Amino acid sequence: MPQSTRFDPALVDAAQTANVWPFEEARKLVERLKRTGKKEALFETGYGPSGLPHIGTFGEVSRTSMVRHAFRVLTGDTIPTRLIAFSDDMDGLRKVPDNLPNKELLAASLGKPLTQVPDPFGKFESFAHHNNARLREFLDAFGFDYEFLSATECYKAGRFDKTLLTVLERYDAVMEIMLPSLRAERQQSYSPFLPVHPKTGLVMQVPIEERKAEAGTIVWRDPDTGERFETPVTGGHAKLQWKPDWAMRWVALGVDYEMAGKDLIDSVKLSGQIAKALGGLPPEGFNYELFLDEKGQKISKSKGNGLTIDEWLSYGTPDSLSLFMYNKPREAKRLFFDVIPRQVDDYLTFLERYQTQDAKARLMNPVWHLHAGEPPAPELLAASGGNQPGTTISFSMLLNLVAVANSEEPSVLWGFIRRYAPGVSPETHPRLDLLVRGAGRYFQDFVKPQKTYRLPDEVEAAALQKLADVLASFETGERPMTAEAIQEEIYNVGRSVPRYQDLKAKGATPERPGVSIEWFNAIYQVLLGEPRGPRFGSFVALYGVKETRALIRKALAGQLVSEHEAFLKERDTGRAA
RNA sequence: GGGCGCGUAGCUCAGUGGUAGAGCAGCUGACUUUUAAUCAGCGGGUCGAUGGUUCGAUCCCAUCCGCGCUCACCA
Repeated sequence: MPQSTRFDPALVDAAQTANVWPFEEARKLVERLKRTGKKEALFETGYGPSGLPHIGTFGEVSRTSMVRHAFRVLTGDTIPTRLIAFSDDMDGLRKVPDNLPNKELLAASLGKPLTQVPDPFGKFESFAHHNNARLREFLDAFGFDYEFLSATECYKAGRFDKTLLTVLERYDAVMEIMLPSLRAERQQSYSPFLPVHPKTGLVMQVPIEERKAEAGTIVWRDPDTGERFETPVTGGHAKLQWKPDWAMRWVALGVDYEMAGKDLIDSVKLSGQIAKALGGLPPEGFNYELFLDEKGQKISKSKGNGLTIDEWLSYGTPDSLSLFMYNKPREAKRLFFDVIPRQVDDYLTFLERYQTQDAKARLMNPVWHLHAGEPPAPELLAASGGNQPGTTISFSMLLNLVAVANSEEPSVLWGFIRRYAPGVSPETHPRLDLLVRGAGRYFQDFVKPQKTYRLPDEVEAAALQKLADVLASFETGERPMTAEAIQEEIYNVGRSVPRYQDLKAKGATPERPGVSIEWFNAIYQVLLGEPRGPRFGSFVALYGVKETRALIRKALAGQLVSEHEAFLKERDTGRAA
């Protein structure tokens, strides 16, 4: 993400009326700064370090970054912007995540601030430090421009002290906002302050017995021992309950923009009211929709449904994932493997179209937002011999190619691509190489498992053997190996087998019968494990005569069936583990 | 119950205050032999319903119907 860009005045002008959501959001922010007179725009995204960064984290940061960039263009980059990635790492550990090692270690620290919980991986100062580091690695890997802030550090360094004292002063106002949102029994025990126990180090959820505004302390009682404590609300000796915490943070840091998921609508509202009660102005923002899994159910980390970022990136490009995040943030969208090919292809189409668009249209083009105003040039392929301008090779085309090649090997696929466009390579087209690899994995994971090989019966076996023998004549080089010639031989073999003779075919005569579709179906089912397949002559030409004969040999020996069974079995055990 | 979103071709979805679009599926044809792919062509929609604003509404507003998500314990 470029740090400074000189924006074309025409672009800035067009931005004022561009009606895509990042600009609409940014305009709210422009209005806000006009009102407050603030000289800087501060964006925040929040993060709970009891888990690892996930696809929702990516969505929030990338969307916020899009608004930020739109804001910079809108204001001609005259107002500095910052993005804070805030880790709520002083929160108490509530339960032991079950996907981690050293569970006993974690269990012994239940209730302690996450920065006081030992790192189950033994590498960092604490569990929170570990997860914070992972968060930063993650954000850095995508090149986001942000500043990391730790709640623990902010609390301890006194960065929140002034506002914490205001919360103490205006305790009643805060309670008045919070209480109606709570159930009767919770109302009895609720306190916006959570003191850290001076002896056990636990984050205490206890009623406050006394407040001393001048001293800046709260008085509370240990429910187990009955011992009374007086704790400063400042200096990291206490933290705030979630909603007041959020409000306090907005006020203390001066946050101007923060978006949140739809599930947090009520929380945003309450925190906003608290922020006002503290004399602040709640940030601008909007509520984005949550993602759904393949069945339309909400994605939850505990259920493990939906997709992880790594899963997406093993098939589609980072850009395609960004596009998914850009599209319709207010709609509940299915986030599943089968949406990837389309996102990839849409991205490629937008990228190609961008080249010929004017400023106004470019601002409405997603790729402009994904790449902070500087989308890369598309990677075009010019077909050999043609004088056509190059075209983008699409993911769906690559998937077809993979199926035809019957191989997920990138080198094999590149061989096919060179047939279309000589001279291209992973070096000249690195992003296409990503697509090639993704398509290969997609084949491996989604296409290949769907295959169902079957054994040939006697007639089929004889016909296939005959085909293999005929193909041998191509192997010796005595005949040119063209797709057409091979296709012709395939037909001839089929024609010689009574089962596959079709007298009703167009142009068929008793002397020269047509060939039934059953012949081809047998080939596909036995050799490729598919109900349908590519034009087989073309397939053999691409795949190789020698290789095809080997394929037939294996089919006749029953190896294709057994190998595929082994593949499925290994895959299933791999999954269970 | 509160909040939000969605409803456009068989399916998945674009889209705009001025005669409705794409991909896939379907159908027809071509590629001097039928499948895949490709190419060419075709058909197909009361734009959920009703009312309002407007010269004109699929689009804006209101109401309703249907579907879905979410919150109401914790973060």
